[in-house]
Amino acid sequence: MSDIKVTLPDGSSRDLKEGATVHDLAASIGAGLAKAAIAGKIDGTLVDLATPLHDGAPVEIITEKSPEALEIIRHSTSHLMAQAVQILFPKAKVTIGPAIENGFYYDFDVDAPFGPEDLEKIEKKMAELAKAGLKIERQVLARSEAVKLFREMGESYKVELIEALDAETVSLYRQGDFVDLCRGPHLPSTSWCKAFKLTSIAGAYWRGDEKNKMLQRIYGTAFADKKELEAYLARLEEAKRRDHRKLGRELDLFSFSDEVGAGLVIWHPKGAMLRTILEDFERKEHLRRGYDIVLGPQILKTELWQRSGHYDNYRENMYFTEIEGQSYGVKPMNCLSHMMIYKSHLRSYRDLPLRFFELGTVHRHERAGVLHGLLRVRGFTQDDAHILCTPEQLDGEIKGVISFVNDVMGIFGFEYDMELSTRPEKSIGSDEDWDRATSALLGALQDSGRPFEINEGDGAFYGPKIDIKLRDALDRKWQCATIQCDFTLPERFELTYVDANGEKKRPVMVHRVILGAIERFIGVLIEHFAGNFPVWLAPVQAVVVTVTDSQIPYAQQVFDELRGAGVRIQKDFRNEKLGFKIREAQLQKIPYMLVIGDKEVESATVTPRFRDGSNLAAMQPIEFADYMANEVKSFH
RNA sequence: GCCACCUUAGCUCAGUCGGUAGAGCAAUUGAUUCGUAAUCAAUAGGUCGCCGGUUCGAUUCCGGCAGGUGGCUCCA
Repeated sequence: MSDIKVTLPDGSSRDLKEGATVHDLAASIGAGLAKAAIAGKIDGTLVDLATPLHDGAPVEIITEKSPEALEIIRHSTSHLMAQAVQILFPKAKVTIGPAIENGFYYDFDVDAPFGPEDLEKIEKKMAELAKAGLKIERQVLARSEAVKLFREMGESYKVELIEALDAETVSLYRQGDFVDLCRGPHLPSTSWCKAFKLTSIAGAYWRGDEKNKMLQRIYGTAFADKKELEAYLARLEEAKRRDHRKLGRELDLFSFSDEVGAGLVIWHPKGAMLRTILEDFERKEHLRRGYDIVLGPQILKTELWQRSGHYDNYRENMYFTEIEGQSYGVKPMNCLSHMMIYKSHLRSYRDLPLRFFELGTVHRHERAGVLHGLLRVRGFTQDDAHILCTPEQLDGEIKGVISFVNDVMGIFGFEYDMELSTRPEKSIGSDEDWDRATSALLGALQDSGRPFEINEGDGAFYGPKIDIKLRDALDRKWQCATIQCDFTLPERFELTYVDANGEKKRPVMVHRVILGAIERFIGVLIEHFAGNFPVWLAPVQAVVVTVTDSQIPYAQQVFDELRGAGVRIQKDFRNEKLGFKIREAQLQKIPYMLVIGDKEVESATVTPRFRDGSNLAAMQPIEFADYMANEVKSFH
């Protein structure tokens, strides 16, 4: 029997007997490694520990510490959960159960939905099975054999999955009496599932299609050890403290009311202030980039929505009303007024590009189940603009918007993901226009030099788009900025410009938002800063705090002076101890507290205390006003 | 819209195996005038989300609706 030679990541090589597995290799290196090994990587592909090696292969041993380990652990834990579920609920049919970003899930078809008490039972059973240390073994079957096997077991979803595959053979994994169709790799034994927790139950459509049966999904998470699991659960708790819905109430920024209606935000003074600051910022940033501010009405005649295609493609998301026998639609988008503005004049190529900007409030009938704090609402204001340009100007305009987005996100300190969404099934316009628009966006993305993903079929009904997504405290992605190309609406509204030869040409339209919806952006912003807004955004920048009643006259003078100097300031002259007032200002996350005691009265100064507990030196109120103005300026 | 769960005072939450409810904080009043994260006391505050049903009696059990939470689908 001949020997084989394999290469390790450090460049060294090992001689092994033919047929030797990854585990044998680990054992040949050392007993400790053999014990720690959970999988391997041959030729860059993850494999089971029991996989035989071939001559000349580069091999890597995967232990719990390897970056790849977590996914394997989670995937195997999802199988462990499926096994537990089938023991406890023999009628449950298994479907799919992958590892995901923060854990794993498994979808089951069961007679009765799971309840929270079922999770406990399942978790307990999983612990038993893990303790039993069942060997997890891979088996390769011909496709027809596998279909037969799963059909006999009554696992119709697995049969459907296998039939959809075009491979000759499929792999199965067995642990005890449990068998699952799976590519793997998996842990060598269930005893490696040491730290897991089932987190929630949810309904999920088979294959993600609303028309299919709703399955029961159980989410869970797993880690290499209990400590990491606990650290993760602690992080989740921390994220809950940053939740914008909680902070929105605590900081008195906004509220919702079931008497007003779901998904409709009520902005309290501080929230409205924050919003106003953002809106002022936006106007300034747009004006200096050559945008014109415009405004359109909230409702427009239904005929106009029919002409634009919204009525056919977006009606279910719109609100309609009737006035004097005329049907009107409440605007879900701002583009129509902007097009009417364009049409109000004969346009020359010399006028283009035209960039119409509107902080446009729109209403969309979002389905009840999708509403989520400020991040998904039914009435919201977009920092919306429509750029009308010649086809030649399109690339430059798109690039301009991408750099606009990049500048603004930098000011807030946001990381973001970019995605290109292509033509959906329900859409209008010619293939040719879609291709042109898509390649324009793609080119701009490639030029930006930033990584991006492609979402096939995820575009708007009128054109492809670039989506820019931010993450909330729980790492969920939310679309904020978007750049959408549109050849169709200019066509439908017969927009034209006169070119250099005196001929009428069709302009191209770009729909774009930078922050997206102000509501959503503020939601993400609150979580990003955990409510600790930088001075330029803080709705209240400072609070004047007296030590005792005797300082009130001077403190009032300070308050008046600073408010006059443009500082967003509050006063707390209550008859409470200083510690109490500091604590409240701290909980309100107000950046500066101006403590006024006898010392300050005497020297006509204020002593600013920053919310991190540090103190600035005593200074005159006017000096503090300058200091604040500088701090605001330094942000943008 | 679909699945599961939740809704008790302004907030956070107890509680009643069916006999109309309690705490802490907040609020109000009084005392205290106290220099960097909670001064003390008293008072007030609830159709137990809404509408029906079962019952002698429902906040509690059942149904519907509304609102919310986590997902699915859909989207800024």
